[in-house]
Amino acid sequence: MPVLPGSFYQTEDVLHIARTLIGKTLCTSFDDQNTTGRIVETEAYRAPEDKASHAYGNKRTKRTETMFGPAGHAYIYLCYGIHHLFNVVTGPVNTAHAVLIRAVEPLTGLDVMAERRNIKATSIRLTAGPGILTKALGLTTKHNGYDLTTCRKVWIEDSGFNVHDKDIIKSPRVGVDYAEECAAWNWRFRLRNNPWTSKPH
DNA sequence: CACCGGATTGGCT
DNA sequence: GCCAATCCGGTGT
Repeated sequence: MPVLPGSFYQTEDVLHIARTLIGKTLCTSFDDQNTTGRIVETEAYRAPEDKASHAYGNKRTKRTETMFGPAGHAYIYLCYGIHHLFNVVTGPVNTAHAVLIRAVEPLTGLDVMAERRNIKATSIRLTAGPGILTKALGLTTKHNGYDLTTCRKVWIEDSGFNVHDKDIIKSPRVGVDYAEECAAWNWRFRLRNNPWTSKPH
């Protein structure tokens, strides 16, 4: 299955990219342990005008610098001191757009995921949330900045899984109440009737 | 250098 | 439904 190329991530329209990533396959390969999952939930973050973005107002800090870099690289940060959250950088260099991957449907390597999560491989909670999918796939902040278009450890594939527009649910993003008027924007995308999307449903 | 709080999760009431 | 966990980035002294 073809790896998504840089051109996929380079457009200015981060909302379209977040929508189009639904149905693609997120893959990791660490120490010969391979895991893949179908992306079923995303959120778009679009600096400078988006108050929910870490880069709101084009604020450049050590943490946000990755988002100002090339499209197709991973932006991974630690949330609540516990959870590693995985994003894909999009748009031109110096444009801090990103898509947060909020949930995947596990496809292969479920035994590896279960071991990393310390739960049963049959659990519906294996990868249904932004903090737990990274744990299942072995992603941490040490992979921040990885180039998803060339590196052999983390990448996204087009598996040919087609998603019709009527099967995309748009809603406000989760956990961004602090973002004032931006909190109401329908920048969360979910695959309808898929049990692996995160709460709240 | 001290303080504040978060793009979450899971356990307990 | 409520809340602790846990740490570091960001901010201001």
